[in-house]
Amino acid sequence: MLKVDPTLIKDLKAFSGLEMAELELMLGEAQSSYFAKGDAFFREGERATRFFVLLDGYLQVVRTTENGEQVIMRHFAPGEVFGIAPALQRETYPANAIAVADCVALHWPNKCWEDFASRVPRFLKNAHGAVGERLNASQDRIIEMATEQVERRVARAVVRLVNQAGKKTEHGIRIDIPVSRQDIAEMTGTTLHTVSRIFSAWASLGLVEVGRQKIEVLSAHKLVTIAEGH
Amino acid sequence: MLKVDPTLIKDLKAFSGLEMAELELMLGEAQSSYFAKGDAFFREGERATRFFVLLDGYLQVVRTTENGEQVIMRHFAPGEVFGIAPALQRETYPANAIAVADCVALHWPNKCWEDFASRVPRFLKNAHGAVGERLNASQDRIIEMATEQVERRVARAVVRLVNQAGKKTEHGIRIDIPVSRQDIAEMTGTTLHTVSRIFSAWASLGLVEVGRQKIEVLSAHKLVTIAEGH
DNA sequence: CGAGAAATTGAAAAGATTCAACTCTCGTGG
DNA sequence: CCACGAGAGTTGAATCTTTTCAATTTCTCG
Repeated sequence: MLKVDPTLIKDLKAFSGLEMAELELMLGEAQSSYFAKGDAFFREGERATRFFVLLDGYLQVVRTTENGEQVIMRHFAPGEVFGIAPALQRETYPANAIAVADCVALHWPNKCWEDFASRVPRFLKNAHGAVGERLNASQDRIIEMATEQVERRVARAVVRLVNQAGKKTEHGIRIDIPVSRQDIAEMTGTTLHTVSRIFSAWASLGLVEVGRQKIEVLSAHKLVTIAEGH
Repeated sequence: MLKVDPTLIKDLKAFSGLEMAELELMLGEAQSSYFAKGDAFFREGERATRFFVLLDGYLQVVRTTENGEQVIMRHFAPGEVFGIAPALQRETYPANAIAVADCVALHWPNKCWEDFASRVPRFLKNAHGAVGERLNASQDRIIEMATEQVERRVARAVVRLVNQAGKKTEHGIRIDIPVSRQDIAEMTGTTLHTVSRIFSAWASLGLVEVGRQKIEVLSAHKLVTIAEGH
């Protein structure tokens, strides 16, 4: 349980447009927790009791099929709300939320949701906006899976990772979280073998530099060309 | 513009749990319109000005890719809200909504949304619940596309159609809207040829009876077996 | 009855997966 | 400090699924 100052969080997406007084009200009810890499914020099917805002770190939302395959649904960066079952009238969490880097998150018991509905309406609006974006992103991904072949899907996944977790380096942009071939496969609906082959091909074109759980993009432009197919 | 009686709509999903007075209030602000088969309720990217509840008929939500391919995102049956951009802080409609049978829908200008927030809160809750279900359905479909092969995806699509538009017949269940091989292909991310081959195979197993834009399921049980893989 | 849309089907080709063997990297513990 | 073992990655070959191309056929509506 850490102390959090309103000025530190006022620019986060989840809190955008909130008054200082509203932030303080929300912080007054909040708990903040540390989650080590690999920890679960919550698990699929678990009774939803709280909702979260990620302050620092990085997390994955993952669903598992009956036969044990994993599908990475999306990633969250600092500033995003997640686990907002009450916004959707849900009783349970729909997926596993796993820290892929050490994380700090604020969270509130669900009863605060109704509270904030009247006292911090802007927060709810932001959250509903986030839901809309996610629904849209899901649909984009369905279209992608339905119409694009694997190399392009992989390129898009890498572009998204670069946008969400890219750090400039000497020669390009490095993805600042450990991502394995298997992870990319679970993000794109393919196998780690196919991802490995694609990466090898890209590397020999000088497009990326890859290593153990490491991806560095040397030519973002060419990668986008593959992703978007111009 | 048709007159609509509150008792006719009180059992629809979108209005579940509403008081008679609330229904009357909503109907007072509503307009009802007829949409012929093939008409668009709204189009992708269009400025969102109103939200809808389908009273009768059947509609498809379709998105088109840059290179002209269509993907059928979902179908709506009577009783469902759609085009609820204000619930998601959206300015535009995210997709095309096309009547696949003659339809009647209620609709309201967006400004009513804020109104209903305070005066018919239950309606908003229902709508948010619907959004949650749709987000979930989208994610299920992503998983399906990522992990299942075509035959199973087609089987699932047919099962969904049966659930949403199935009519009992002498020997089985007929899908009560015209659905072409191409339509199934756009629902499952494959080609009409592959769908045709799958249907032919199923037909020769006595599982379905298919024809021009016609699907009749003779053994729902076996179809579910293919869909779920038990 | 004719025209056009919808559907079927074979054959070839492409794309991706599966299987299997092997290599590399990194952290740990002797 | 080095060796070793496990996890991560690579790559060839065979195989499988699905698509693509092309030629026909069937159906339905006007």
